Amino acid sequence: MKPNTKSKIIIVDDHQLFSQSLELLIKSFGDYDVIERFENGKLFISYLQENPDTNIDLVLLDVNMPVLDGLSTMKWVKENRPDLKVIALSVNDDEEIIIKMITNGAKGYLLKDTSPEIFKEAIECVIEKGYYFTESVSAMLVNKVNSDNKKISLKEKELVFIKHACTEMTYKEIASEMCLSPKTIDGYRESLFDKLEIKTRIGLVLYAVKHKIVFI
Amino acid sequence: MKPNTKSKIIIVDDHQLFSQSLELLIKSFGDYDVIERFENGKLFISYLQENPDTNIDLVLLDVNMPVLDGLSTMKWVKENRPDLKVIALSVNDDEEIIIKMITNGAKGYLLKDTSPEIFKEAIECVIEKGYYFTESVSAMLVNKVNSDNKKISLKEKELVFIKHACTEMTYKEIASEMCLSPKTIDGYRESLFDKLEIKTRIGLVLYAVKHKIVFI
DNA sequence: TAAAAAAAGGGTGTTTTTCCCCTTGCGTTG
DNA sequence: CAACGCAAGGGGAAAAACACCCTTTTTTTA
Repeated sequence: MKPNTKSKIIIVDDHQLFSQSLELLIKSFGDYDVIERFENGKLFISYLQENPDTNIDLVLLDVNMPVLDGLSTMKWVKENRPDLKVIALSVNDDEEIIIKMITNGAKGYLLKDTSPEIFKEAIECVIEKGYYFTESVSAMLVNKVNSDNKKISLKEKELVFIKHACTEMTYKEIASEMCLSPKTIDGYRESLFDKLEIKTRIGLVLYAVKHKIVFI
Repeated sequence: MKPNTKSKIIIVDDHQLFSQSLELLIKSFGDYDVIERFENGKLFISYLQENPDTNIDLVLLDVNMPVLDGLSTMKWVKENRPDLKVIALSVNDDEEIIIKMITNGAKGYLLKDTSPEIFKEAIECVIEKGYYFTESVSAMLVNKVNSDNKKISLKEKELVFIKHACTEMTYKEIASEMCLSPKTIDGYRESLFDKLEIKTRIGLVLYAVKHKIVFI
């Protein structure tokens, strides 16, 4: 790090209390400047597009945001600004999303209950070495890479069908809603029951809720 | 406020980054001191029990915490320290929980995406006037008080039945599981369909998930 | 471009769900 | 005491869900 230049950090988080407070905390470390704060991914991306040449040492990106969430933002960054170093911040330790953020280029993943000391260490580490992963996140990564190749991928039509199945409509009504023959719907149903290892529409609803295909 | 005494504030929040950062923000306002911070309700209550005579002007209480959550903590405070002024902090605006926090004595309810200006205003207001509610929260209160007297109360057996209905068991299997005749189960089903204004078992599952009768 | 795979649809039959109307027994309450 | 409510159980039938096996058409891909 050059002696007279503080590292430039950007915060993207919709919780203003957190975001503004965090800025104070970061500044209190002494070595860093928070040059911008944004309330969602969309505003952040707009800024990047309008200021492509600004030097940015680190981005702190919240995962759960309105308008454009952390994951979508991360995907954009991976496509358009892979040079940016991003640490994902989140309150939840949902494996799924952690894996996704990291495979989309996040250089670190911190929970918001991290202590300021670890936080400082993570910032330093990412800026200097390019990455920072806690043991638990590393373990998770190894675990996932080894076992989880059986990711069930559902097609768009199947997802639409599942959403409809999570209502009180009958299959016949769903068919008419989706402009398909009831027989086709029956085919979707059958293949999904098979794929998801379920036996009833109830099982389908439970699956959909658990995997956040529908929101209740 | 006495000229030489800053108001004493306690923060209860499991997110250390947030909590420590928030302390900096509050101190930056100038009029307040954060005298303690706790990671969950249990630690906070222990402190109150061991230091019953400490002067506390305001408590900032996170709703979502491990060990002992905001609501349980609020209930304890209502019982044991109703003199304390508490502002609830949360990321979500779930009506249910807002109402519950307020009916348990919270003097304010702020979302974490509140701006620091509003936040400061809320702190001042609660310390001086004893309460602070945003328009949306007030509207919610009025709305709830007026309409929501038709709270559907379910009996124990019905709850057990609903839980079983949220599996792939058939009604016949549920009946045998609950040691009841299938016809009795059919009675439960029918009366619930009636009470909950639903038409299918799918509707029952959705209701159960929405109202947290089952956890997925 | 031919083979393979997937999407859409069909036929038929079984099981489950849903609905309506009924009986019995037991406790509460007017 | 009679009336009422209600939990438990029941019959029977229509509708919906589920299962299995099949054909045709389109899309992929080797």
